[in-house]
Amino acid sequence: MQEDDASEAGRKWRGVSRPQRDAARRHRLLEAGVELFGTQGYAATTVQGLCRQAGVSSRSFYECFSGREEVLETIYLEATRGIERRVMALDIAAGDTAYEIIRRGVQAGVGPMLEDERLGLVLEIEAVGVSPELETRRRQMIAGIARAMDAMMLELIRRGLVPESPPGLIGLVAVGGMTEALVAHLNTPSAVRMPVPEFVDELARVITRMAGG
Amino acid sequence: MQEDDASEAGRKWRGVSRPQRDAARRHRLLEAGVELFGTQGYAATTVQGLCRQAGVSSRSFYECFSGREEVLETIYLEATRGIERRVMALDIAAGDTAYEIIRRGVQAGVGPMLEDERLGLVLEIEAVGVSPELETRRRQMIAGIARAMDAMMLELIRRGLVPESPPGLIGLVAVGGMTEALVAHLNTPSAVRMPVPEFVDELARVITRMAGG
DNA sequence: AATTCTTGAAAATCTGCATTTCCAATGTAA
DNA sequence: TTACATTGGAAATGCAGATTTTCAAGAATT
Repeated sequence: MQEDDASEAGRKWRGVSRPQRDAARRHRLLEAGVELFGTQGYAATTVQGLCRQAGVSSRSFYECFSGREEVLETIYLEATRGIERRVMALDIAAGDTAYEIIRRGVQAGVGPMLEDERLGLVLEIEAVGVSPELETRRRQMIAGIARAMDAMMLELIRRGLVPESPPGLIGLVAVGGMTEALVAHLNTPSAVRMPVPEFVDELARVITRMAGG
Repeated sequence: MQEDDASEAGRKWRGVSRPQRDAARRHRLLEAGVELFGTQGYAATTVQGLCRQAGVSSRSFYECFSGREEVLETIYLEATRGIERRVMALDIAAGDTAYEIIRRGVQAGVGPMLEDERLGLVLEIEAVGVSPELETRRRQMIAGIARAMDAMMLELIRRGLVPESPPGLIGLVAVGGMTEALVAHLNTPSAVRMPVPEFVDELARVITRMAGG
């Protein structure tokens, strides 16, 4: 019983404080999650596998997460929030064409998953249908992105870059279409894959057409 | 040892022959799969649950299927093959507009899942990321439907119903977009859901626009 | 009626993994 | 150096569900 006084959590261990060590372990576990979920799949990944991959003991694991599922949820949430932020942060410079604007949006949306395909598979395949909770969040996230898309479309209309048209399902169809194309791309042997910039071009082209541009 | 002679499998039981009884059990198990996978989700469904729902003993279960996964695979395969058949069978009557043709295609593609939403959830959510095998089949199926879509687009171009355009990702984006919209639709409380025919109209409209019509 | 199928239900086993405990190694404070 | 904190790894435990086996009752054949 000597933890109540001074130093609190300030004592260092191998140079780093307790919260720093915790954060590092947590980070390694999340990275392990991306690696294993993204290669073996969620179903085939065990807690022990995550621990081995991350170099963390199962005891420490349960100090960070309540279980496998929470690791996946955390990965999903952090990654998609980052993507959402990037999409929201797009500044639609005046003077651009509809295609240019949409292409930047597409790049922001699928870019991170093209750069790290493990992440793409985790977010678009492994995270599907895992639990009602995650499913709810996924649905909210998709709806949010679809709304952002619709907003972008309205902005394009306002600027006269595309003709007026009833709102409807465009945002949703665009999001679903992008992810389907993305997954197909990731599942294509890299030898015969379309180059990434070209892929994004093509995707932007289809969506622009859908918007009426 | 008296099974080698006459009657073979011809002996009746409660009026039906062995193969008929087997088929009936199999059918009940598949129906139970649609019900439970579609309501509780695949992850939450056990073999015993399927047996109880179907009124089949676990012994008989293992005479029909190797396990839970095979039930899901079978449901997926049979349902999607049916849909694929319907899509392929569409006769593109001359004189129709691009929109009318596409609407029939959309109806064929998503109709069955709108009629039975459990089926929609099973095919589009629960079947995702379950196993590498099923994932492969899913991918093939999606690619097949995308190709059929692309073929339809080419046909529309040939008839001058839509302007010429490079092939590319349209089929894939259309398939992904439809399924995303479908899932969003199914997850909308039925009280505030758009009426089905209107939903299909809208979907067909978006896809027609994507095709350049 | 006697005998032999067939079957659903229940019970017994088996298995894999989650979760907890234990332990030895290593680092830190005094 | 001694006492203590922290941690990874191995071992112990517990459990939920899969798979197999057993059982009793109904149904068909003779």
